[in-house]
Amino acid sequence: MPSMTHLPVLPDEPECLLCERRHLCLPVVRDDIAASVVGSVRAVAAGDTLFLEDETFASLYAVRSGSFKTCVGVPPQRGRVTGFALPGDLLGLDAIDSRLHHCQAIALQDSEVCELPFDQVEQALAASGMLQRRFHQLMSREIVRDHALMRLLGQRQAGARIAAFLLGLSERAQERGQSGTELRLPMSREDIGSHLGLRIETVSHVLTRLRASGCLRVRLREIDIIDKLALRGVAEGVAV
Amino acid sequence: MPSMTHLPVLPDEPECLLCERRHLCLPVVRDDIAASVVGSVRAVAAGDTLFLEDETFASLYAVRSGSFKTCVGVPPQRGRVTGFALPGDLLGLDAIDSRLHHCQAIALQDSEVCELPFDQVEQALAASGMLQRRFHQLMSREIVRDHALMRLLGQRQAGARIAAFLLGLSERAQERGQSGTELRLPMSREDIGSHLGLRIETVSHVLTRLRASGCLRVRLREIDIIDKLALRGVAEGVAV
DNA sequence: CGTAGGATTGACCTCGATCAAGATTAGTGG
DNA sequence: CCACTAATCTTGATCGAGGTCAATCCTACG
Repeated sequence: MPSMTHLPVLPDEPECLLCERRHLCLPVVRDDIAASVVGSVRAVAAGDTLFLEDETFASLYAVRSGSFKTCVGVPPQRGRVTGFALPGDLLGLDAIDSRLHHCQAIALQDSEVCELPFDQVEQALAASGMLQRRFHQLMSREIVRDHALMRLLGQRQAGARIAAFLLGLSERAQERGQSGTELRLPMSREDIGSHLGLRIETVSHVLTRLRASGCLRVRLREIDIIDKLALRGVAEGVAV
Repeated sequence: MPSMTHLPVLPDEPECLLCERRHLCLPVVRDDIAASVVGSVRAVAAGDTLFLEDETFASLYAVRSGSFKTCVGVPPQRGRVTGFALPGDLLGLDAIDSRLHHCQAIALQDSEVCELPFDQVEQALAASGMLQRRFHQLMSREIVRDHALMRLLGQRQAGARIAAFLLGLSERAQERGQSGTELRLPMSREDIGSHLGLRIETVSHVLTRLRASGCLRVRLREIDIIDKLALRGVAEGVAV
């Protein structure tokens, strides 16, 4: 098992210019607006909660290392995992409207986040058109992603849902400079099931089928994509 | 059958201050930023397309009267209806990221929209903190709504999906000063099914059951909510 | 080792998709 | 005003995919 990439603990002042996730994130500290957003880096242990549902909202959080799941309600029965946040992703966008978090964010592994006080973010956005544009892009992207997932969930085939989910993870891993074929899932089968609207046993059944058909190599949370083309086919609706 | 409220055709310059949807919308023309966003009112006939998927994005559209559905792909097979826009709603938020529309917007009835050129919107946002805040609220609300729908789609029970959908429509009707109990759906059964990930026959079956159990009175697209409490129960997972 | 939580497997059953008519409505033209 | 048509909606029967239940296996961790 390869060692987890663990970033060194940083000082309180995030140096976005030096951050390796810069191209994915909201770079709040720019040359011309030095330290306009003063945030601090927070460590969150695996399983710990970053913020709760219905908690008052004050800051956005940018994932610096590790990963999170966001849940509405209490999974797996009444609630759902609405998404997974990887390094560079923003957490808390859904709380801007009502100033209350509409989901709970739980670390899937030992993680670090940059806290971005939202009133300071707003000031920075007004001062920098570039930053504003980037922020709107990130929110818009979140909406696009949600629509894609909705499309997936409306679709009945469990195989298609899981194939598309894995392809999405693969793409996001690649964006972050990791392998697009050798995935190490930070989430449990139950999380995946809750996210895709499937029972945990169904997730297992489907993974077994995908493995048998030669698309994947599955070893617990280590998943190798053997035949990405075939997997794409499954995601598009071709029977397994 | 009550008559449809039909707004008079307005001049090219939207007078948001006079618009009756002001409290729901993005009021782009404010006292202190007179005509900062110059938009025009466009009429869209029932069934016509406001913008296509993959079309380049230049403007947001605020629904002024009527209603729209937004589709990704080609429903009902490969695509889905991702949402329905009512007066005051913004269309095109998902295009900000890539400057390409990620869905197609189709008018469900004769409708009017206010066109808001996005570069001008951005300028106005930077100039007015209040406007910026409102805009971020609207985007955030869209995300919250999407998450709620995702939660619904993950849920297996067809009855719960439809009950929640109707309750949502009821709430939105009330926000717009209409009756929360006597709904007149602008969309077909097929649209509802595509939106909720259900077949058209299933929609019918469920509506029939809900009518038989005394929750609803159903007459084609006129639906009266008789027992809102019971409907809430169904939406929460109580068997019909 | 030994235990506990996560993952897999298989048998069975339920609920929604599918298929096939039929009913109702709105729209058209004689 | 009344056929006639096409689109929409409804209804019922059957089928199959995924949920459910139950048991086992595996891995991690003490």
